[in-house]
Amino acid sequence: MEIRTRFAPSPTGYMHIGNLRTALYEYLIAKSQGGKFILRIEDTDQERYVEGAVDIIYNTLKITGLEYDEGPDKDGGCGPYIQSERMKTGIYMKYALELVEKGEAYYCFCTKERLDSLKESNAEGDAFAKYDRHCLSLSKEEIDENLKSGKPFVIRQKMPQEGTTSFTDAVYGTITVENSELDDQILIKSDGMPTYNFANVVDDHLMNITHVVRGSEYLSSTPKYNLLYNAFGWNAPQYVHLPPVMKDAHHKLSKRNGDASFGDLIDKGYLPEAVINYIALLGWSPSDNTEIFTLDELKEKFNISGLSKSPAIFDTAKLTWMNGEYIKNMDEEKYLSIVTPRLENIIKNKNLDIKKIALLLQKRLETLNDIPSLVDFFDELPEYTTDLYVHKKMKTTEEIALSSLKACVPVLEGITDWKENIIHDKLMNLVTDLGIKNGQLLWPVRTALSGKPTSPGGAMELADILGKEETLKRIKKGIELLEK
RNA sequence: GGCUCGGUGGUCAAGCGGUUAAGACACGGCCCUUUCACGGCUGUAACCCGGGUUCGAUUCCCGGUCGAGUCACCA
Repeated sequence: MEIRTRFAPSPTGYMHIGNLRTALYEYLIAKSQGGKFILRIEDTDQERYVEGAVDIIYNTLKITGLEYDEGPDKDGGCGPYIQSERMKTGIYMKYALELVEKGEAYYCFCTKERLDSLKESNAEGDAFAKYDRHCLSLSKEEIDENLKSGKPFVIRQKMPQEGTTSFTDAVYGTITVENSELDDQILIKSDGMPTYNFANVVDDHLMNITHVVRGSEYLSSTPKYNLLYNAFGWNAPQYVHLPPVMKDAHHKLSKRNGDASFGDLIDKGYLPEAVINYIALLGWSPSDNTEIFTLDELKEKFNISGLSKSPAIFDTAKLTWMNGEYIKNMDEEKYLSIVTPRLENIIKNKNLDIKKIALLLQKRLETLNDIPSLVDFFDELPEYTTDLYVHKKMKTTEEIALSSLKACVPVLEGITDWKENIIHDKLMNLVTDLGIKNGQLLWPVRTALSGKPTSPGGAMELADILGKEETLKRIKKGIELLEK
């Protein structure tokens, strides 16, 4: 049988990290078995509708490479793939009425006020607030009359009162609950829209979904789903519940608390492929213990048995490390295509060789947003104090720095062919002539050229990029500062 | 509170009755070196608690504890 999974997000306006991870696993479960991955937009809650939210979903799936086989713009014959569109076909009401017919569901005309007072009277006791089945005993005539008079209604699922219901989850194993714990949940809301729980079951069945993958917060409502499948006489899918992605030991990662969404991470300079790689590892691990892999490699490695039951805390430090790995290992062409435009935006001096600067940065970047602070000195030498010239390990003092800088001025002025290897040879010769250590010359030069305690690249590399004129200007500036 | 599910270093995470309890991130040290970074080496640090079962429990069972989820006309 063909494996079919679906990603069923609600358009809320951003892509939550936990949801993205769910989508990833759904994609992998299907694709590791040659199956199909389907996108279905769940927008039955009209109050939460956000303009443009659907585009964020499309865009995220696109740039992460989670390509779906069927969805709003790719019909596989099970569409429409947007629930509000599906609604118009009347399927949810049709199936709900089928259940009413079978005696597995019933009309309920109770008012909001009555339900509220029911809850209040139950609030402090041990008994939890279950619907009291007031409308279950309504006669056929009473129901017809209510319907005819246009009284608002909902349709409720009739739960068994005795026995237990169990299901086996691929991650959590077999879970059993007492049927008496189950509330007669609403299937069709008074606005005629199906509830999430109901639409989900109907759609998953109609779309032949074989594996339902979702957060563990649905674990406790899954028995109700199974009862629904039974009521219809349908086969329930394989359930795969996922532990939550946490921000810390006590709180789930959530955009509402200001935690980063996928879009935020991209804005912070993380690469989509690094984010995917990292979140794949939050709650799953491969049997071979590797950590860095492409989406294609993930498809090969992925196995449900590697999923974990316990929550995982999102660790930005590790994501940052991983992002750095991706940048370091990127091939030059791709790297330059990403970094060059950013550098061109930052660096104003158009005489500088952007490509050389970019390449200098590759081993030092962890996120793309590290770029500005790393290259700011190229355009303009920052203000600095001469204590920067003192470096214990380089055995360099301000006095040594001064004499070294003075000594290299004529050497550099004498270079006609300003190339890194030539600069290198000349300076190294000077080191030999002066009988000092490499660092005693090179550290002061690097400092004079950057005006910063650290810089991407050393003396020769910076001199090469800055050019002869600017290099000498900055060295003379250094001499001037040191002479004060 | 009821029900459900979890608990291996600070974090992610191997482990499936016998191991010196992997590995990665972070952190410390050392080396390389013209700074930082990169790279290499290395160090600190863990099985929630109590009972069983067993020749032997991190692994199995029971209880406790801590934590999370759920108990909506939200998904």
